[in-house]
Amino acid sequence: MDKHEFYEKVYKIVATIPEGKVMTYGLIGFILGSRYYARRVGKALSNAHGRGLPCHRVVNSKGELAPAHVFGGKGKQYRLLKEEGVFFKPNGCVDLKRSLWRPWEI
DNA sequence: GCGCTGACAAAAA
DNA sequence: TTTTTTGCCAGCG
Repeated sequence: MDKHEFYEKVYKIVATIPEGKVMTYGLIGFILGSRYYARRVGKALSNAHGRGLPCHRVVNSKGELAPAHVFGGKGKQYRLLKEEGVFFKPNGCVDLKRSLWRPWEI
């Protein structure tokens, strides 16, 4: 799989995440072939500025949000997700049990 | 070409 | 439970 192709697939998947749902880096990587692609997914998103992708709907495996500097604001990602109806745990992490999007389980 | 870093994650301790 | 180890690989200096 070419890296460009890989990136495009990442963008495509991210673009399909509905409001109020999130996906994890590892999950996206797994769909594309291996859980070890998780880091490349992160790179793809960091390179995806200006594409209009809902990259705030992608979180790590624990439900933690991306570091603040990525979106250029402390509670930026948190507020966006909250507005969309994503469930949060008291500790500020996404409640993956409720808000993780599993396309194959619909 | 080499070594380090990172929007990661599972397993081990 | 949290921390460490290990695996993977694209970018960058």
